[in-house]
Amino acid sequence: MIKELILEDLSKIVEALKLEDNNRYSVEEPKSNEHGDFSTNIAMVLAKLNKTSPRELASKIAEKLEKNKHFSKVDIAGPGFINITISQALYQDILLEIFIAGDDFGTSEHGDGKMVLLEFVSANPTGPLNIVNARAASYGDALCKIMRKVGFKAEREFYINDAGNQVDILAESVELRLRELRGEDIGEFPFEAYHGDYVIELAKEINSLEGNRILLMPEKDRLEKLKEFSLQYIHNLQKSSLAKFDVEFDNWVSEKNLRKQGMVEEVLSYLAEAHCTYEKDDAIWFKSSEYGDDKDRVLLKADGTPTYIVPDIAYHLTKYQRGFEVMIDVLGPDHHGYIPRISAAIEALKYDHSKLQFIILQQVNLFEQGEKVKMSKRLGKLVTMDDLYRAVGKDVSRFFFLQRSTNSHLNFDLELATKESNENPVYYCQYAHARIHSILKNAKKLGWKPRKSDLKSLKLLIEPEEMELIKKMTRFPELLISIAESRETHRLPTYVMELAGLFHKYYGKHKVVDEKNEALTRARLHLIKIVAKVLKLALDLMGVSAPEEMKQKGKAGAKSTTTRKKTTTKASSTKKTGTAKKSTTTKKKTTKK
RNA sequence: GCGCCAGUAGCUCAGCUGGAUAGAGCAACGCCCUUCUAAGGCGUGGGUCAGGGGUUCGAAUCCCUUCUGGCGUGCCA
Repeated sequence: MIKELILEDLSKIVEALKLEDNNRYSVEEPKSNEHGDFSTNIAMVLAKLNKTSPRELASKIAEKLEKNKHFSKVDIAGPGFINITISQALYQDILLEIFIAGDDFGTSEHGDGKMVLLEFVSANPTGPLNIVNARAASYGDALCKIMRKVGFKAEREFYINDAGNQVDILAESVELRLRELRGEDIGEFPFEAYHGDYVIELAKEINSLEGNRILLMPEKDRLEKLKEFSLQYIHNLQKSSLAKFDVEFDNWVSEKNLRKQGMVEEVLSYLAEAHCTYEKDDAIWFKSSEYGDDKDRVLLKADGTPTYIVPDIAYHLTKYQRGFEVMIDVLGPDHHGYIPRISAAIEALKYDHSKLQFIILQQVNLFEQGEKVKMSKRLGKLVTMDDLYRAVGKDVSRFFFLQRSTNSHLNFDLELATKESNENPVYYCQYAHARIHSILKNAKKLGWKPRKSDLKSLKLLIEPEEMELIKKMTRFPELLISIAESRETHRLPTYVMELAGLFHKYYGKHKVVDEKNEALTRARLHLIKIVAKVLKLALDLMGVSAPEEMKQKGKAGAKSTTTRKKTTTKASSTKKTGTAKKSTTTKKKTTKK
């Protein structure tokens, strides 16, 4: 909001000074406070074009900028940066605006009601959701919330691959377990079958409900029945895992239904009409290499059944047919070979493939006792979303997943996450929120009630730490827009950490409630209340709760014992460890040199 | 072989469209609870931004190249 103001000023100045313009200058927030609140490189960018030196041009521009009453200081520094310090009055005004906006702070019309479809998780219905699915769920849900906040009409969708080969194998696996359960000798459990314990649980469930009724059916009916039952069971399982993470989907799309509706045949004939199929080795191929894929792909196998690509193409066509203008597929790392195939088909069918975007979430490496855990769904060796939930809970998991950028691998040490849950940055953020509410509660006890006239007292906020807080909050709306556009949700946790940090710092330095100075107290209470609001808005978007009070240390984590060092130990013991450690560190230093 | 992603502090990772002395959390060390929750604050130490070229006023960021790691490259999904 302030940036625009400065840019506006600059363009007026460029005009007034009759400068040649290439529109390549920008306004940024310098890292260091010594360089003001905002800085612009305009003089450096335009100097050459206007045949002058950067510093000379800077002084001309600065002179004009100084006339703006919102700027309290305009400096020239370094090679020609112009550093601008914003007046306290402007910050105070903005704080008031944020207060008035309330829950709508950060809400915008940026997306212009554009219809967006976010497809994520879409796990095979053959087992429980794993840790990568958990990452996808956290990411997709947060992105959806953020996009909605900035004016997109976004929907969350889960595509269920409930047809095809792997579902047959699931049914067969269940049947074997069921027979085993009923005392039959099934020999060695086949390698290709699903080995996870959930298959046994599933068989138990069937056994208790149906006994051996299903096993007595003719083979075709039997497998159909087992399939149906298993799919429903696992669907519910997955849904409940997602529910624990507070992730809900707007649409569940079934592959089986698409097939029933004849979409497979439709896609095949569309592609044939577009002259991009041919027959080879008894199979039907798609000339995907003509549309940017590495090689051609089989659509219909020699045995006459379609490969997975066909229903997938059909599914993506429905996205277009349903009128979405932006379609985002969130995929796992093992699926990036999938992108050119689907894009090729979309292009071949003359749809605008630029509307379809792919986000690849990189893998999650699990570490247990310092060793990487190999995950394999077939062998049932995988850490599930539920395991993660039990170990660290929803808030920590979601925060943790969102913190990383999508294309960076994520090393997740389960033990560490469990053991050190008290040390997790999520508590740092939540604590800031809880602390504020604690102060507010305390103030209430002292008889403070918000009054309309308080808003005038905001002028009393003049401390640098107060300005820092306001400044950080002003960035929130533009941040959300930028996240929605870049799909980089990891910038939100970073922001929350920063805002929480600024608050903690403020808390340490200034006392909010001062009974001797009522006006200032009222102003500060307002300030922190607004900070709490922004923290909560941001945490809500991430799906992380913003508690009003923190549970006592040691009770917060999954395990009751806290690893935090005992801060209460006084003099003697700390001194001892202190000196002991000191000697080791000095040793280290000397050996280093 | 080809394609995608990554390589930044001891560890896990940020670093927005190239910007001024490279940051956070954790770990280490030293201070700070007679003051609103110490799950906090202040301070110290810790870096050849994988290596090498290039582009320019200016590069962790852009281009080329080498090395290392992960993944993909099925008539599996």
